[in-house]
Amino acid sequence: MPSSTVEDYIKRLYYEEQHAPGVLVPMGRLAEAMNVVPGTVTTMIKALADSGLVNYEPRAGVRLTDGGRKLALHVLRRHRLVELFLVQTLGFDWSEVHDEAEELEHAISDKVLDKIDALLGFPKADPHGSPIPCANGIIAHEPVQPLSSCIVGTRYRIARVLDNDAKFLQFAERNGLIPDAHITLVAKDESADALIITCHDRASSCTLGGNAATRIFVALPPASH
Amino acid sequence: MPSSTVEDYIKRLYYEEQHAPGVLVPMGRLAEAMNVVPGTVTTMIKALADSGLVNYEPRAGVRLTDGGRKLALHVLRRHRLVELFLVQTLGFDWSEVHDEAEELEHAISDKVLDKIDALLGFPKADPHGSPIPCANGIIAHEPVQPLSSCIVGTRYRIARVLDNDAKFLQFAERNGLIPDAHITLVAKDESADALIITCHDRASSCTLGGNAATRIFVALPPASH
DNA sequence: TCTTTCTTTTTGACTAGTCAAAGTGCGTTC
DNA sequence: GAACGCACTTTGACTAGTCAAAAAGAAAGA
Repeated sequence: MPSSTVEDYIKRLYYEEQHAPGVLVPMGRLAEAMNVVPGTVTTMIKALADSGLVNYEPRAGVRLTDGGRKLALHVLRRHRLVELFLVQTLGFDWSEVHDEAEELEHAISDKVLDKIDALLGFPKADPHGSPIPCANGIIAHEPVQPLSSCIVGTRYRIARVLDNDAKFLQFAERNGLIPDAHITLVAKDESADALIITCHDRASSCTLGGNAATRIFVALPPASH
Repeated sequence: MPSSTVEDYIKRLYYEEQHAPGVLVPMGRLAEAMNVVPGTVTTMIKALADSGLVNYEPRAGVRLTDGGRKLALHVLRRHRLVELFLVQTLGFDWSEVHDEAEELEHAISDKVLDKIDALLGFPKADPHGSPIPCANGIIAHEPVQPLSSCIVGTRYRIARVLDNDAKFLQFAERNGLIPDAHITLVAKDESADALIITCHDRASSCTLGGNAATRIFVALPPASH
């Protein structure tokens, strides 16, 4: 059974690969993400390569193997089911659950996970809109784009809000920026690095910095035919 | 924050102290209980003594300090709340939850613990009848005796069934030997090391070996005035 | 091509936890 | 009171994970 350290590396690697598909993940990138010095990553990656979870190309970078990707999705499944469980069953706020899930995802057995899955009605997404991988490792990939790359005037549906910043999640919730909310990008001020968006459910608008806008992912709403 | 290894040693030490009050716990006893060699225990106990969790008397044994006892009760609180949660909320069988809780007790934050406590209605005991310590470290000590030391003919209430043997718990449940069940010790055959008991709720009786009888703790039923 | 710079790897060391095996203390027995 | 036996402690070694700092590649500039 992989240690929680191994699971964390693999999970991070999956994340990095998602955000830069097709290229090897450089060691420095991973070191920064994992908050360790580069030498530690080199050592660790060599061990992961030995256990068949990654392909390691010295001085070039690292890539998950199929086995590594499968493990990553399993960890992600635990993380996201736990997050939803904390919100739905235990009444946590969606801004609090990421850190809690970060611990619990390593301690939960498949048996407990299945029970939670059933209790929640086999959900498809976590509280932030991130898809929950199936037990067999299949994950839905909805075509989404960051709010920062959206077109002024178009109506969108919020698909996901990244979960790693509690303060931002609290702001988002206050302003109705939650998954499945419908919004329109009203204005985009490149020089001020600001976006103004309207939230249709509450007929209010709010202003977002460019950085915050990269944390919200939107999709086109279903065609109203 | 104490590691889960430290928590396991402290928890075990608490358990040993409960089963032999007033005397120092010998290192060999602890080594056997923790499934490590004696040398490992010596090393570990010295470290625990340095962090003020135990009093260590070389070649005599070890005893929890007040701080150690507080930690033990905190771990026990997590363990027992998790067990009850697994049974009550997730629908586990009471025979399965001990091993699951053994992992989860180290990963659960106080925040999650409080939510679980509230969800379950601030319960007083886990599914096996063991008292759940309060957050402030107070634990109810009901006067109980092992079934093995009971008097033939007297009516008792089952207070606790020890939780560490799944097979035995399944047997106990099948025979109605669960907390708050009322039973009478019908016969005691010392030479055969067997006890025959009647379970009042189901008007059936069953036979128990002497060893099994030490796993069931009973109290006198409330006076029927 | 040579040199500088940046990233990556290597090396040596450290903590937590563990074991195997040798060494030590202490009570019992003769 | 010397010797035995047992419990306990010490020592050296090992794994996992980490850091600091030195060494090595690779790429880019002069």
